[in-house]
Amino acid sequence: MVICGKERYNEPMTDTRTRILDTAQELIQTRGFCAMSFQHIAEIVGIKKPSIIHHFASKFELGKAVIQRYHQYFLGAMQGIQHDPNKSNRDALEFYFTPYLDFGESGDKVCLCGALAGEFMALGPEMQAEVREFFAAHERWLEEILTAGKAAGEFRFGGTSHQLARMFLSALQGGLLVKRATGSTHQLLDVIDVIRKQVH
Amino acid sequence: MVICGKERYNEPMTDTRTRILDTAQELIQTRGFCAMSFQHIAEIVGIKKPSIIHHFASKFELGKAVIQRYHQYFLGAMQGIQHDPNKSNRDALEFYFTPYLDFGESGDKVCLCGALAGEFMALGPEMQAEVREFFAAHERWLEEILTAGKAAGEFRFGGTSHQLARMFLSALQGGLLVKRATGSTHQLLDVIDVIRKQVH
DNA sequence: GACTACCTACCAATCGTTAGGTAGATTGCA
DNA sequence: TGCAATCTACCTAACGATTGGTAGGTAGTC
Repeated sequence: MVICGKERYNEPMTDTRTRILDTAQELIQTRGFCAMSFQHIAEIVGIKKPSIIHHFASKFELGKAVIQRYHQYFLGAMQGIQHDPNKSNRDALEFYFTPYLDFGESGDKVCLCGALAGEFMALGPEMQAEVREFFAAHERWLEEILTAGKAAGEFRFGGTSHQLARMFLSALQGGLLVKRATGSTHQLLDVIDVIRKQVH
Repeated sequence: MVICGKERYNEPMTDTRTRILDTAQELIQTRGFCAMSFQHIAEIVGIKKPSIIHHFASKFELGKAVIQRYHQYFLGAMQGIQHDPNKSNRDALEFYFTPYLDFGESGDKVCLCGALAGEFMALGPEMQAEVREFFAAHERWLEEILTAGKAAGEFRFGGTSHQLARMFLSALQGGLLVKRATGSTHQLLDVIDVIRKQVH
C-alpha cells in the first residue's frame, strides 16, 4: 500500500490537479515551502504557471491541500492497520516505520510536516493549523498503539505511553532531518533500532 | 554562559556586523532561511538593505557565517563543560539540554541547524557543508559524553553510545520542531524526561 | 450555452545584488 | 605636525530576475 502520494507520478494520464499536488509535495519535502515556486511546479508538470491558480487559488491554498492529502493518506493507512484484527500492535509499529524508511531511501526527502515545521512562522495561520493537526493526530495514534501493545503484553516499557509517543515521533522526525543533512544512512536506522529496544 | 548569540541584541553600541548576524540567526530560527530577507534584516538592524552586502558578500555567505558562529558558541560551551574536572558526565548531559530548553521557552525558536535541515537542498553547497559539520561534531560530543559516563558508572544503558547519541540528537531536534508546531510546551520536556530515564 | 482546462500577456511587489557616492576616521610620509 | 591618500561604514538609486497573482481569451466537452 502506498502511503504518501506520488505513486502515479510518471503516468501522463494522471489528472493535472493530482500532478500539481504530487510535485508540490515533493518540492516541499526536498527544498521547503518557501523555496518551492509556481514556476518550478509548472515546469515539472508541463503546464504554464497561471494554470496552477485554476486548480488552487493561492500558494497557501495549495500548501493546505498538500498537507490535507498527506494527513489523510498517512493517518488513513495507520488507522487501517490499527483496526486490522490480523495485525498486532507490534506489526502496527513496524508499519509506522515504513514511510520514514521510504523517505530516507528515496534520497533527500523528509516528512512533509517536518519540513514545514522548520519554517512554521512563515506558513500563515491555515497551513499552521493543518500542520498542528497532523502532528496531534499522529501522536494520538502512536500513543494508542503503545497503550494497547502494553496492555496486550506485546510491549514492555516504563513511563507513560504519552511520553514515549512524543519521544518516538520527535526522534523519527529529527532522525530524517539529521540523516539528510549528514548524508549518513544509518542515522535513521539507528533511531529505529533504539525505538525497537525501548519497547522490549 | 550564553551559548547561542543575541546576548547583546538591544545594546545600540554593538557593532553592526554582530547585529546583522544576531538578526539573521533569529530570523532563520523562527522563519527559515528562504523566508529571511535582507530587507527584513535591514529594518530590524536599522540600516539600509545594500549595507548588508558591505559586511557579507552574499546571502549564502551570511548564512555560512551565522552557522559558523553558532557552531563555535555551541560546541565551545559543550567542550568547556566536557573538560571541566569539576563537572560529571551527567552534569554535561544536563547542560546540553539547556539551549534546547532556552529555544523552547523563548517562544518560537528551533535549533538553527534543525531549521536549516528542513530546507537543506535549497541552501547551496557551502551552507550544506557547515550544517553537516555541525551535526557531525554535535553527535561526536554526545557520543563521547555517553561513553565516558558509562565507563565512569554514571550512566547505565544497552546498545552503543553511537546509536544512543544519534537517538538523543534526533529526538531533541525533532522535539523542538514538533513543540513549535503543536504549541505544546511539554513536547520537549517529555523528550528530555525519556532521555534521562534512558541512561539510568 | 455553459463549463472545464488550459493559454498568453501582463501586473505590482519583492528578491538579491551592483554601482557609485559621501562623511568620517585612520594611516603614511614630508 | 600637516596634509594627502586610503580605508571603513554606510548611503541613494537602480538593476535584472523572479515572485505570487490577475485579466481575458480559446478550444473542447457536456
